[in-house]
Amino acid sequence: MNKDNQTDQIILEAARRVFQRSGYGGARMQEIANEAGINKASLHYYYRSKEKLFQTVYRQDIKVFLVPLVGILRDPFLTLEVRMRTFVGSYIKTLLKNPGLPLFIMQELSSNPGRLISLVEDHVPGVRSRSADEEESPMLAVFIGQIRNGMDDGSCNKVDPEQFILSMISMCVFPFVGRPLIRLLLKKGEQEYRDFLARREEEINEYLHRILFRNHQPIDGPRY
Amino acid sequence: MNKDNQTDQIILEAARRVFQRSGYGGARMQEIANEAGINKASLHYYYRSKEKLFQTVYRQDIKVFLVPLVGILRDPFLTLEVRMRTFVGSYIKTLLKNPGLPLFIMQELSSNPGRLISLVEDHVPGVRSRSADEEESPMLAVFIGQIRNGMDDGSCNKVDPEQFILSMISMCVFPFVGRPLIRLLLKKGEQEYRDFLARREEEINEYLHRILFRNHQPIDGPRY
DNA sequence: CTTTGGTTTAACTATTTAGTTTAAAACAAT
DNA sequence: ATTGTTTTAAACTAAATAGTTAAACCAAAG
Repeated sequence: MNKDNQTDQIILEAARRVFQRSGYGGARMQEIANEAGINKASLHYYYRSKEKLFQTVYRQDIKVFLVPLVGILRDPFLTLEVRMRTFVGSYIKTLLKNPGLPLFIMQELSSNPGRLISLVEDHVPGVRSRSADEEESPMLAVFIGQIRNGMDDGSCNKVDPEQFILSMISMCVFPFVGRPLIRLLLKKGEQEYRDFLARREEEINEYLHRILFRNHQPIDGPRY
Repeated sequence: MNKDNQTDQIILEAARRVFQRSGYGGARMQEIANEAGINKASLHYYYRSKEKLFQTVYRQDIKVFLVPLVGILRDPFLTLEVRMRTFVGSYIKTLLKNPGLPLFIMQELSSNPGRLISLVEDHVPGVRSRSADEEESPMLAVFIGQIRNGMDDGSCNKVDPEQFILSMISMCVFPFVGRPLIRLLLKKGEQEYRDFLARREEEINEYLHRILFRNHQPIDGPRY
């Protein structure tokens, strides 16, 4: 009986676009229906309510956004250098495919923390726990440990590990969050800005090396 | 006749909080009235419509957010090193006072670029112009020129100036945009995170020096 | 071809929300 | 006190929007 139906997927993608553009409060069910090319009643047929539809979308988006991030940050088998490279590379690529993701996630998390924190926790086990035997962010324990070791054995410059990690994340994510403003500032067209972001991966890696590694020799080459 | 009235200011601040929390679409006039401790009718007495109230708030916020940024970026009298220091210092301080600002601005800019680009341009003259005699972002021409000079005379390492400037902005702004998520990741309380951000200024300065200046010696000192 | 069950649609209802009206209270100046 | 103006509050209206219903549609099974 089941029509080989992608309708629910079409709806989900349409809803994602609209929610990302306008947020939960600003999104209209009618607009989502139009975007999906269906009737508004069908929307309620597939997803009981706006809230339900939103949660489905948001859950997926959190997963896409957070799972790779957290996975790489606390993978116990990566060296410090590879961890950084992998993080930057995988993150820029994820975000190039989903440019609207981070702003959307931050938006909703900020307007309704209570309702959504639990969703975050589903995908990032251990965010809440702060048990006595773990002195600090267990999420980042390995990463921070590697940086501390590097500072002790002289291979790393002095940094506050948390500030360093936050800087790494900032350099990757902010260009997407601040896209419209930065595009205005740099006077770049849509495609031009995409290229700019694609080139950004290696530039960030170079910066992070200059910050962290004592023996790193800044690359040379043709001036930009 | 005029009661020495702060009511319109109280309304404006209440509206700012609600708009920053929920965005234009998600904000409710009733909620703003409650937040200001007045009746909804008084809201319309002071500000004719939601749109009008929003524009007043948004205009001010863009000013607070952009004017110092742009001012420092293109001040013709600052040296490269002072420009960077001043930018980071003044920006972190501005944002500590208005933590919700950047997310709010990005949000609305993304959901309604057309309506707002013109507001941005009011405060940032020259954003639109791309005349033939200006080869690139005139907004950043001086800053970029200084970096190029530094690379030519050997005092600066090789960077893409635009990527470098974007990194500087990212490190300053993202910790505020991503606040809820980063707080979760670092497991910091509200006050703890504020302190963390206050310490961030000098850490960013150090990072930027390591990236850009050829002869910079990484500071030493007690491990974090 | 007709029954059956999921799917789609147009029209409808209920609720929320921006904005208005009106009248009373508060206030300032005389 | 008196008067005229500004401000406030409650109740109201109009519009927008989430959600429902019931009938039509359609594809597969009998």
